[in-house]
Amino acid sequence: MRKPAPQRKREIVGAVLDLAAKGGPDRLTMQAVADAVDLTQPAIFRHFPAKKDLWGEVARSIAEDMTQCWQGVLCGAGGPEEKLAALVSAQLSLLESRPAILAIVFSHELQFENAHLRRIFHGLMMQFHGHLQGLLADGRSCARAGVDPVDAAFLIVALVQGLALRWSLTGRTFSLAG
Amino acid sequence: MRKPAPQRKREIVGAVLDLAAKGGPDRLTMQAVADAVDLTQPAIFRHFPAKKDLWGEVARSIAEDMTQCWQGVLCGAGGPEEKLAALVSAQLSLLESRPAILAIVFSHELQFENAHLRRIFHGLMMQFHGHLQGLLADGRSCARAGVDPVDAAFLIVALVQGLALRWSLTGRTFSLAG
DNA sequence: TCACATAATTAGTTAGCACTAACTAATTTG
DNA sequence: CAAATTAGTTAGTGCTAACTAATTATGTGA
Repeated sequence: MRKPAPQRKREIVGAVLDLAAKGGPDRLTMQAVADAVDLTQPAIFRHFPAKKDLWGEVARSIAEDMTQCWQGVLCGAGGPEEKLAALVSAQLSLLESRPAILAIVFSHELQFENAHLRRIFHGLMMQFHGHLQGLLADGRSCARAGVDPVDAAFLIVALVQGLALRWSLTGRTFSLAG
Repeated sequence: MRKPAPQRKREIVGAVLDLAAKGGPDRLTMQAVADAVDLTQPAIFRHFPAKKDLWGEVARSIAEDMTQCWQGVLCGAGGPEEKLAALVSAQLSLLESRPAILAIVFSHELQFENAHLRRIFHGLMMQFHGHLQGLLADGRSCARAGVDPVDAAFLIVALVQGLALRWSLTGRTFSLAG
């Protein structure tokens, strides 16, 4: 069935997110993507001139979701301490609801192949760290304990990521956000 | 040059550890391994009937290194608190000195393809957790703070892994153990 | 020194991958 | 309704991967 290009592009990106979560981003073939959206393989190349462009669009879409998720918390009500807890919790929920994100972070594509992808995700991590740091600096507990907000933020990031890694390694058998 | 099989096998496993750290485990080809040990590609198949067998041997070798590293700390002198710090520090040093380990943990091969590999590494993680938990239970600080040693151990594992992930994502630009 | 075991080679096969060229069918627009 | 645009197809290229069959070289023990 023939569809307008922008809609098709969204469908394809969605299929990639789905497939990346299921079978991993590295063995993801253009054929598999095509099958998922019921097209022939060369049709994908009409919408994305090369595979890396497809990855680029996927990364863009994830970055959008993430920053939106964070903004939702930061713009909400509550003091720094509550926001901090809410931010961490929101991040875990997001990672749990979009398994493709972690699969991509751990992927060969990101870790060794696609520098652009790596830059985007590293940037997202630093943004998350920045939000944490800001909230920690606003709050009182940090100053009271004499802890550097930068260090504390890195600690929290490491905790979140370590937890996420464990979740991934155990085959997502427990609830991340719970 | 013709060499006895056991020695060749060790050489090949060593080459895989080296190449996996450099270029990632997933794009690792039998040809690259063969080049690294100065053999033709089919010669590798004399020593390992299939690629997965090669991965199996690599995992075995890593597991051996790790448990030996832990035993060194646990059998040494010092109270539970000192041993705990030493264990974490030793683990970080090991991960830093053998970058292949993390590369394999994050690999598609492990995460999606090779269940045997995943089981071995998950088992190692649980062993590490067990050691931490034991030391925490022996020590006094935990009981004093009313924290469950199991939970505390999971926290430490997550921290170590999160730190390692960050180290990996940033291209190993800072010192893990430092 | 000669036969045997085995480490290694040469020369393939098969399969799957990203990507392209040429063409066709559907949709929009003047 | 005709012309232009655009979404899609069929067929194919070139490459690279794991793995195999047949053969050759090399070290060793009787």
